[in-house]
Amino acid sequence: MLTAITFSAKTKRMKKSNSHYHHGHLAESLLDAVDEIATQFGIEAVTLRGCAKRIGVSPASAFRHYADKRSLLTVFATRALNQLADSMETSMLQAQESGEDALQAVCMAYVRFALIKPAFFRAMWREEMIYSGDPDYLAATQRLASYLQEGFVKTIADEDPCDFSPQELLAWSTVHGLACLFVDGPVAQEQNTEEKLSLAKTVLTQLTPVFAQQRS
Amino acid sequence: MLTAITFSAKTKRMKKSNSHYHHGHLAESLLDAVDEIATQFGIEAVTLRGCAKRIGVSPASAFRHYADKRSLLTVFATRALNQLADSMETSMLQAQESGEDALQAVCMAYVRFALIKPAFFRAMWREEMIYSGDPDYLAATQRLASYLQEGFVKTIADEDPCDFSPQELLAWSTVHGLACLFVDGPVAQEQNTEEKLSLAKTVLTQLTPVFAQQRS
DNA sequence: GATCAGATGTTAACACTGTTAACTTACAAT
DNA sequence: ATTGTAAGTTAACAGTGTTAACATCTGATC
Repeated sequence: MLTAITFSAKTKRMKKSNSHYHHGHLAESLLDAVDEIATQFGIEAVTLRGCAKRIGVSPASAFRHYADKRSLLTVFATRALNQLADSMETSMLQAQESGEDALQAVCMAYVRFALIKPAFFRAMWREEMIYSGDPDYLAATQRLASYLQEGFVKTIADEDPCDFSPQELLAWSTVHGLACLFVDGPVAQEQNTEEKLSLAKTVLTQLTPVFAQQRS
Repeated sequence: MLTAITFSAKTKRMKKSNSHYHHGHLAESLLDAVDEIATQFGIEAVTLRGCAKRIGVSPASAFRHYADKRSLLTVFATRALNQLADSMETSMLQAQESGEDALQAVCMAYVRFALIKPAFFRAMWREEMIYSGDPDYLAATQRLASYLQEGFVKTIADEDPCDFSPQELLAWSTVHGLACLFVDGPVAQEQNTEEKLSLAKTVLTQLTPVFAQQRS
């Protein structure tokens, strides 16, 4: 009886002004759901039905906002890329204020993000799970690259932002390789985040002589 | 009628000495099927049922040889790792014979493998798709690392083969980052394999001054 | 303010996936 | 020859992405 009452009340509310039929922010909420599930259980555990259930919405509703699962993951990867770029920007500005090495700071921010949010970092580069030709995705990768290019002299061959000088590519490769090996590889597995970061710093410091002659 | 005849003949053959009931090399054949499907359609397209169908065997038969899909992919990743290690070894020996830079040769072999067999390279490091704690898998990664460690002075802290000196880690990171950015990233996408390889060589050459002081 | 189109959600179904249990066949050692 | 075991089959299970057909809400228009 009590359940019947609450149910009728619920039904009444449903049909009144406070109806929940339309969620309102489903596209964003789905991204948040991917966020949470990926953080807790990894990217491979992300499921459209699981995301929908978490939000309290039917499985098919996702397709009103995303063409398919891959599109959702593409937007998620783009979001993650921009989060990484944000923290790189912050680190860069902080370093510039305090007169530290900006390039080093940006590189460390890259590795730190991968260590703190491994599922996000993986999602960014999972070519077969996203539409890597998506304009927004590509723009986000370029933004990321632009922070790594800061501090390098711009050469003539460097005017296309898609293109990288050997020095820039060395920086990106090293930092990206470190992040990948820490996250998915067999390197320093028994060490904690702080130890990995100081190891990363040691590795990156070796590059300073290479970059010294090329800095602006 | 004709179909009936051929069918009965088939049935007869089945029941005679030439029975195909037992495949014989199913474990290996499944690996080959993963190989082919991954090469053609990518790792994400690899399916137990698809592999079984390609071999002409029932879907469930795979579970007599592998505990689950992840186990199969773990063995496949291990196999891929050893293929990469093989080609690194070959390149190293060739360089040593002709008096070239062995480390450079090993690094280039690493990148070349990733470019030629991207699906294999991806499978090696897909943490969430394999059992990365598997002993054989770990042994294969160590073998791989050992070729990158060749040519470096062994320090005291270096006696544990699991551990890497900063120089060794720099080499691995750079080469791994290059490979990943080429395969899954937005770097040099419009360029062909040869161009990418020469770009890789340019990047790696920058490291020689760093390593010069530390070589054996 | 009622009407009506379009955006947004639901339900029910589809084919496909990994996985298991129960059964069958072939081989190999006694 | 018998028989136990390894290696295959079939049939089912729950869970996945995706779609079509339907329902509901919102907001612009008369």
